[in-house]
Amino acid sequence: MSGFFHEGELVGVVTTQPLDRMLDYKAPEGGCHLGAFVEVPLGPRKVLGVVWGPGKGDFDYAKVRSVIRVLDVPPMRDEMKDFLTRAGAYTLTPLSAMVRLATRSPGLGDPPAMRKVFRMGTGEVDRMTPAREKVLAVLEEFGGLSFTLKELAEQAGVGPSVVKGLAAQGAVREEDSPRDLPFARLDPSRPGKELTDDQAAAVAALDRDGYSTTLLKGVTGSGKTEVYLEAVAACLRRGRQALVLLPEIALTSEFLTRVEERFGARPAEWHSGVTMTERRRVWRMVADGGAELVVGARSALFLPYRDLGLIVVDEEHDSSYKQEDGVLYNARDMTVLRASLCGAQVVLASATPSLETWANAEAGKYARVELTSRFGDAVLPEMRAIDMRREDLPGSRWVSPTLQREIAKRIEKGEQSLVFLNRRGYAPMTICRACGHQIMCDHCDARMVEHRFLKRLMCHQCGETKPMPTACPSCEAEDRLAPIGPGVERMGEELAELFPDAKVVVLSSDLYGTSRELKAHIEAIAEGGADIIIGTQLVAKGHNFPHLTLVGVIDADLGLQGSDLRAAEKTFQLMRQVAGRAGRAEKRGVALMQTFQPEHPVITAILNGDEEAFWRAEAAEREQAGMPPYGRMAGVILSGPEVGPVFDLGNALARNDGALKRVGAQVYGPAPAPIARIRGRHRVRLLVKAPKGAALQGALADWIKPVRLKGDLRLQIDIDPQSFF
DNA sequence: AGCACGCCGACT
DNA sequence: GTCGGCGTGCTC
Repeated sequence: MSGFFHEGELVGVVTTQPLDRMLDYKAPEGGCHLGAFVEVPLGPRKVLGVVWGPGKGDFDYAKVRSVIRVLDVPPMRDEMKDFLTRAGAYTLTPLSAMVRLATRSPGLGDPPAMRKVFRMGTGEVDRMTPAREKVLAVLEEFGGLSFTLKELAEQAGVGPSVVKGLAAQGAVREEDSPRDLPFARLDPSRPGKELTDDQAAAVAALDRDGYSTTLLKGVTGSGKTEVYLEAVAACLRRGRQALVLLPEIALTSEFLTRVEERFGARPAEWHSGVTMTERRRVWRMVADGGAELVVGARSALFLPYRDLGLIVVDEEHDSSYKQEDGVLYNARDMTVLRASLCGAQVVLASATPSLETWANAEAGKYARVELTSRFGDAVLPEMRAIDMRREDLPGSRWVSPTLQREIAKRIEKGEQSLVFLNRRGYAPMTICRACGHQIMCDHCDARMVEHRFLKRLMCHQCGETKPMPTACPSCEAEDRLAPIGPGVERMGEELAELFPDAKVVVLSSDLYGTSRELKAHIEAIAEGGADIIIGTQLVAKGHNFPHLTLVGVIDADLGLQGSDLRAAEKTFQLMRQVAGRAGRAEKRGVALMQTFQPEHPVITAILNGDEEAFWRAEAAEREQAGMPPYGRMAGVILSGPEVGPVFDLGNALARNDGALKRVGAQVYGPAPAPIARIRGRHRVRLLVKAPKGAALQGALADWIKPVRLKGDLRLQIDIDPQSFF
């Protein structure tokens, strides 16, 4: 296939508009390359598209219009087109939506932006002033460097008009320079941290080029980051680009610092918190090689890498890798796909891998590298259950006497305790004691959660808040609303009462405006700014607390109940991570789990540290049930403003399941979705279960093809859903 | 996604 | 009679 189209030749363009087919256009003046990013006319509008191949020629030639212009960015590479095509086919997402994912860069259509910079000029100054001298001194000091107006004025401690005055006389030269500058080179030859034998062995095992997937398994504190940074170093030495995916923006700044320590410069950063201009720079620099390493969220997988040689998925089990709105894809699986297409190595790092990854490693599909010893002298914490059936505790209290005694001991020794409860706010529900009314969100089928700190009720589904009422909205009884159940804020209250002289802090994402603020606060706390820390799952993710020697889990049973097959896995991962917070420095930690079912297999597996047994048991159970990864599943979410039509459509789909039967797949439902109403839309869910080898996507496509969505009904397919019920 | 076209209800 | 509701269909 030719890679270039001359002016007037027909090209097939995939636009970012939701049209599920290519449109023919004539190549513009000067022609265009296959893969070129182009602007094309579509009706009265101009839209962005990618030249996907030769035109089909099946459209009335007289009506074919011309490509308006080719954008000034490198064309999309074949491997990227391949990736988008296959990822779209896998997730049943139209190609246009995939192309939109790959063109999510501000100002893609703009010409390369220039900015004015200032450097030393040759002109004479008519009248020297102290301010002018300062500016010239700065330029003198930094030799040939050039500055933006703001930089130069700030550096010299003068106003911008001084610089402009000098420029007018030619004493300072003003010139245009590209705004999107390459990132500073990373130096892989700088010495890394000293590695333990274990880590060195892992680094050696990871030293390979080309496509492969490796599970890098190691408990918290075992030094996974050091190990995969060496894999990054090896990749950079080969002259290829590397990508590190992190599950949470809050973790990036700590990671960036570590990259800087290791390679002497900061990498490119890509996530929702990055400014428009910086995103633009990152996108373009990734495309032309001016960015060697990208650190970011799952969408960084869709950047236009020139030669991607390594993708690290840190905390690969984390559920935030599964996008749950818009295009539904699992970044971990898409990583493996992308890597296999561009010959890159994949490192899936986790202390508690997902069952899918564990099973793939067991089956030999993925290599497995294990880090066993913890870095430094710290050892894994001792883990014990507190049998809540034997604890004497009033109904509205949650810290058992046993846990209280342990916390008291820590305070005496000047050590920190962490109390973990995965529930934000003050109390998960608010009930009227007069009539029993529960306060619900007006737009979702979810309870409003009291946030005493904000003095409001909040829906954790849609984020809607309203002031805390004094009277029951149903029976209007005054002052009869009562908080039911614990949230972290309420735990803070209880612990402050129990330990009036201790410094108690609550760590919850909604208590902080920005991630920067949160991070600064966590650091202060970790350095000893608190005796008792109360936290949600936020604390389970990567933060270091050197003085922490006790972790108390308030409700280890939370998440065990319910019919979600994945609940056990999630509980296991979360508890394991939380326990990993204790004793990361030289002091041995203790983790105590309050539970009403200490004999539950998940709890015993966590306590015994026998994780392989846990995974084997989970795997056996899933295999028995034909559930992923031993069978295939897809969810179908139907939604609309009225329940009736949504259910009608669900029933119609369930009845007409011929296409699914043909591949041995079965439909369950329709049933109200886990959250039956979100933002005023009613949601109904169907589940499709198929044997492992079934051609599920094709069958699903045939199944939904006849559906005509009327009114405001929407249908979304979710391949490999996170929750099964 | 937009935007036009088109076919039915309540107004100047 | 017309203004405008949004259902349906098209965009190379």
